[in-house]
Amino acid sequence: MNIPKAYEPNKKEKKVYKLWEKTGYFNPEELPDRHDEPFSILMPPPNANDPLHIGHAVFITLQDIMIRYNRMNGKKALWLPGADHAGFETQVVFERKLKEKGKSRLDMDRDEFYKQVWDYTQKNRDLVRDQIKKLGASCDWSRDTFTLDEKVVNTTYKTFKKMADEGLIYRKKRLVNYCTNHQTAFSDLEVDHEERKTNLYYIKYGPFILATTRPETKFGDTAIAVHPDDRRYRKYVGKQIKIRTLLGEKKIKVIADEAVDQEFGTGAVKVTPAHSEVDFEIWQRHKGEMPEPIEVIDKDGKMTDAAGPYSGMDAKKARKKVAEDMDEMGILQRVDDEYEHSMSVCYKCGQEIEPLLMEQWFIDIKPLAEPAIEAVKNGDVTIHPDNYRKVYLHWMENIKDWNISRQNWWGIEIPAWKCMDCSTDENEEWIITEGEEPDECPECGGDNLEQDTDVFDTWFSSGQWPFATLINEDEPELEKYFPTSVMETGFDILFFWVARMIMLSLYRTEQIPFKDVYLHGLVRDENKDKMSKSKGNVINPIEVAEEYGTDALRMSLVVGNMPGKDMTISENEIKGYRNYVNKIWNMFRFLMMRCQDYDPKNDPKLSKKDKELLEEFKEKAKEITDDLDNFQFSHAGEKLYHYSWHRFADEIIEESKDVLEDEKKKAARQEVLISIFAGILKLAHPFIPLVTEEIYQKMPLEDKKETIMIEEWPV
RNA sequence: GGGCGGUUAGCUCAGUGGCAGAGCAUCUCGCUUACAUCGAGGGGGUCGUAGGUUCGAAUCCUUCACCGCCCACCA
Repeated sequence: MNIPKAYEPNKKEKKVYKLWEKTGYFNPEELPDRHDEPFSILMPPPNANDPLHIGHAVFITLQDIMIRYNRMNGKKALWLPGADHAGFETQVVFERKLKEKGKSRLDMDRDEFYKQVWDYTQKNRDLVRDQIKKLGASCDWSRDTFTLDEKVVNTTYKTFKKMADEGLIYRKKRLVNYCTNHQTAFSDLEVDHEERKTNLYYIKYGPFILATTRPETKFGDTAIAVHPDDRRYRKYVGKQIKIRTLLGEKKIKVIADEAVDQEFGTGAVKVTPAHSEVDFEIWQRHKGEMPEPIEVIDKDGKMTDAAGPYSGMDAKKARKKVAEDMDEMGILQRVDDEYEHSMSVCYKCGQEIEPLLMEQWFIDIKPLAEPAIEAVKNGDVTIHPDNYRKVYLHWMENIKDWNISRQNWWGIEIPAWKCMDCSTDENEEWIITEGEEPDECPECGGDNLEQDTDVFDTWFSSGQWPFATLINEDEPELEKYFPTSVMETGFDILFFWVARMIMLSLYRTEQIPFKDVYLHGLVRDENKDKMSKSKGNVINPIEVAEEYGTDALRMSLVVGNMPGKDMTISENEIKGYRNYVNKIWNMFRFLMMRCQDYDPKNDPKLSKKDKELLEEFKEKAKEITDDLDNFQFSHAGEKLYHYSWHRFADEIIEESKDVLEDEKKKAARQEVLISIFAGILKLAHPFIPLVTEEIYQKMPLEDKKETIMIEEWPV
């Protein structure tokens, strides 16, 4: 056998992956008999709008380790891959590409836009699939699922209908987080908070001086609020007072509400329910005393007719103009231009979020949250690392209703139809179905129905991923993989995704979606900076895998990657693991050179020392197994690295060189070395699957399997 | 405003009551027929601060400082 001195991953990796695919063992139903107990992981579907980044490589590696380890332990291991249509995210990416070509989605109709985005995501999906293969992932491609596949969409419709029937869905005109740039509403989670410096204007309101950061919204003021205990203003509470405004004289009511901070500004605040969350809540509490909210800004961020002469003006420009005009009129007392406060901004473009009153679909979330809190409290679902359990519970216990409608074109359309005949301004008549268009309105029998133009928040459908993929009539055999064993994902989507999956699973199936949640951190560069294209510090996992080998990349993503913590990675580190993989290769090369006369069928008598070496390996293997069982992947990888290199190669092999010269002891020692090395290959296989398979195929072993993938775990 | 995490060797981090560890980097020596993508050996830390508990503290308790993150309706 002519074995090259250095391992050349590029020449071997593709071939090895093809071998695996040929065996069919990625599909758990094809596994040999000893595999019975199911073990399942759902791959968090990568967005089908961009190639993979290093973060994907992290979760692919960790999940592949779990899958391969459990498969070798005789479990029916299912790793179900997928791709995410990623609604709003993809729409933004695609629109950016259109813009680069000087186009816009408004140049085409909605169907045409949808079709173009569909084609775009399918192309990306193929690319991403190849990249996942390049990373050595042993997932079951026969079950590859797209988040817009029929079964997923149907499941989403069914859930929505069930919720609507049970009164958990409501449509209300409520204040929502709106981005006038992206022209859509967001849930609270998609809003970032930033400390920014703004002007704080002090405005005369009759006998009051009120502080506000947004003078342009004053046309929407419907009350003045003070704290009920504030002695300064007690005499005004409940009274109408006369104020001078840019639109002439006006009467406005003074109300008392606990939300007002006596210490802030002058202790009195204008109430603008149509454009401020706090003010909206004040209005909810004082409906009888106040007029209906007045909307002064529209969806395009322009002033409405309610703003009189400012109508049509951009709200930001109006802010300045209104302030100037008020100053001229003498009702602007002063301006504090050093005022720093936290404001809501769009997580995508950073533009100020405009709270607007809009009709949207909401989920009454408390009834869903309660069982999901219980499931984590009682240990049905375990979160690793443990400190995220507290973070989860805190969020869940303070959860607010979820706005699931988005004003986008790319996504699952909401299966709700409005009857135009019997809907009035006060009362809209909506018909919700499981997707099919209704023939007539059940109320009035009319057929003048219009479907809602909104789509679902992507997280509403992806929150149903576990049961949408594993429970359906067409593939009943898949049900044994639900609930899944582990959900491995980034801590940044604990609320977005993990929490929603737990809630929606319990709601629809009365079962938890997964038993363990393992959260990994963010990958940063060697200076601990976030990787970003604009900084130019990104490490492209595919390029690195091509240069140093997939196994080296995987090793570098595991060792030093502690649960729930950010990790750093550098090219130098990857190079180090390339050396390690090469070291393994050379252990193999050494053994083959010195064991040419080795016959696995022989049964030589082992010396005491030989037995000790075997025993020592067993102990180390046990430690590594314990680490894997406890989600300590970094420790497991490090122990493997250390034992195989610095114990097995540096010491055991070195000591054995003399023994192998001794004809009497030689056969026994060959047996021991090959046996331990085969054990190392098995232990290492989940971490560095490609090189271990390549070597395994060439090893002289008894009862050799088709692939090391289905070898028995050596503990 | 509330919460969480971190602070250990030059760097990245393990270590949660019993003699301070790993990898990388560095220095010295060695091209010995598995591997120079290697081997042998060395240097390097008052474990953020101040106090407490203990026979014994990087580890438990308290204080402070600095860094990072998450949540939150101060106009």
